[in-house]
Amino acid sequence: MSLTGEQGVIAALAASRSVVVVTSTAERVASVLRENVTEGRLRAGTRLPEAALAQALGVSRNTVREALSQLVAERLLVREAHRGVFVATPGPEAVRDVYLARRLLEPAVLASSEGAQQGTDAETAVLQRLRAAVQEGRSGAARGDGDAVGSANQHFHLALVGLSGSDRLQAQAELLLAESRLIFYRMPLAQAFHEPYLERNAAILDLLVTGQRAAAAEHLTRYLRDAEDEILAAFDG
Amino acid sequence: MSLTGEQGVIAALAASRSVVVVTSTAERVASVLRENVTEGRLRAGTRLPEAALAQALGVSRNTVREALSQLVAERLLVREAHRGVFVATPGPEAVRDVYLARRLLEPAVLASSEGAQQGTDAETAVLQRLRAAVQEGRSGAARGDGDAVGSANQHFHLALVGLSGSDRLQAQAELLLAESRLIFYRMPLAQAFHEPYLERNAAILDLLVTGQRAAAAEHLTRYLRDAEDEILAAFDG
DNA sequence: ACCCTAAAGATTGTTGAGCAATCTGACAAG
DNA sequence: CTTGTCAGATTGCTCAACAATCTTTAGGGT
Repeated sequence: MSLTGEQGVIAALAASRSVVVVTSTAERVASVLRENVTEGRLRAGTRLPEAALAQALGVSRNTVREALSQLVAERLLVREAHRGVFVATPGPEAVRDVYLARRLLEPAVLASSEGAQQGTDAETAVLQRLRAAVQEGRSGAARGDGDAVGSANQHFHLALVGLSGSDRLQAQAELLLAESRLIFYRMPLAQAFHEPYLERNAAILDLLVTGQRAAAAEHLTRYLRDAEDEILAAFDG
Repeated sequence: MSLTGEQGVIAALAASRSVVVVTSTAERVASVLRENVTEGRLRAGTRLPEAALAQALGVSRNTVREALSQLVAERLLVREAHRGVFVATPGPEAVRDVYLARRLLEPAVLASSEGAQQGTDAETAVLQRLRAAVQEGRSGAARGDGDAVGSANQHFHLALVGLSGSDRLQAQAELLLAESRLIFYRMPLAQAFHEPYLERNAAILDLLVTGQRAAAAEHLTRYLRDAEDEILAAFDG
């Protein structure tokens, strides 16, 4: 006799297999390094010698190497042949490239979801995350916590891309935002920079919940263009 | 006295340094594997044992490992913990995700370049590449060479993304197209599949040169949607 | 002082061997 | 026909070593 009842359970278990994250050592090392870079504890331009990292983290040099390669692929680090890997130092060209990609990607996500899935579960979940990000930013600003404001901003944009419903675009957005972070750390006065965008996030969210997606996309485009201009100005000056 | 004449030479050498690709062994191994995957010589699902590859390519297992990790990051290969890496076997979900990303990225490139740089050097170079890709496809079809038609298609789409002028988007597009190739190889009758899109490429190019970018973007969106539908139908049947 | 050269020192790129953990497959037991 | 066990193979990771290359230092000449 077939166990019709248990078949469902088995299928559920098979699905959960992809959820159980079996992190390899290399991945964990990569995570540690990534966090230290995106949190600004490792300044731009810092050299990361393999031997020192291996000893500090208690893993072999080969494992460190694998982690470094991954972060180089993510553009957080830069490898110079026979010289070593360094924390990336995004210059004006990198700023332009990052924002070019973001201006293409983020508004397209908003516009393309036009009328697609209205009121879906996934959709409301995204809106929920957007609201939370706005709230997070406001409370951070109230506390005068510049880093928190910056983080809230990242969360807002990440949630936006979540509207696409694509893992791959989500991953891409994460890379772009991580690199954006590196850029922000190169500017003085991060708090003052991020704060004005807080209310623009709220405005975009408003346009979204009232179904004005095209308008939201346009607003976002201007937003990203303004941010780029402001950053580039800070770099030149 | 400073050697003004030689200074120029030195500067030229310094510039060419970024052109002289200093490929590490691991990168070369990755290239070989990537080519074998995207050219369809390694079928989807094939297992790639580290030891065998190391011996076949005459490099150490560690180097193979580094190359494999890179291709896993590119989604061409899949790693299963303690089981090995396999050539990716894109299922319907992967098809949907790839085409979702492509529908977002490629039309956005067309639309966003609206009125931006008209008649630039870079712009005409891109148009040149697009024309060449169309030509390449037609002659391939005339010869009855299905692979050539497929390659021409890839070149056309790559050139399209070149309109963005962003290295990073270009790289992203290359990954998407490589994965698209894996998908195509999973379908029978690649030639018959690609051929109808040849003339649609030409139509898009026409719209581009006559400045009708929005129309080109729309056409491309329908194009990609049709392709996705056709592929998914082939997968289910 | 200045510039060039050469030797010394340090780090990367790559190799090879080795071991524990884990997966696979076969075979025996219930 | 399911369950348990055990040998064999492969991965994940470590350690040690060496050539190639970059950096620094120390001179030597002018």
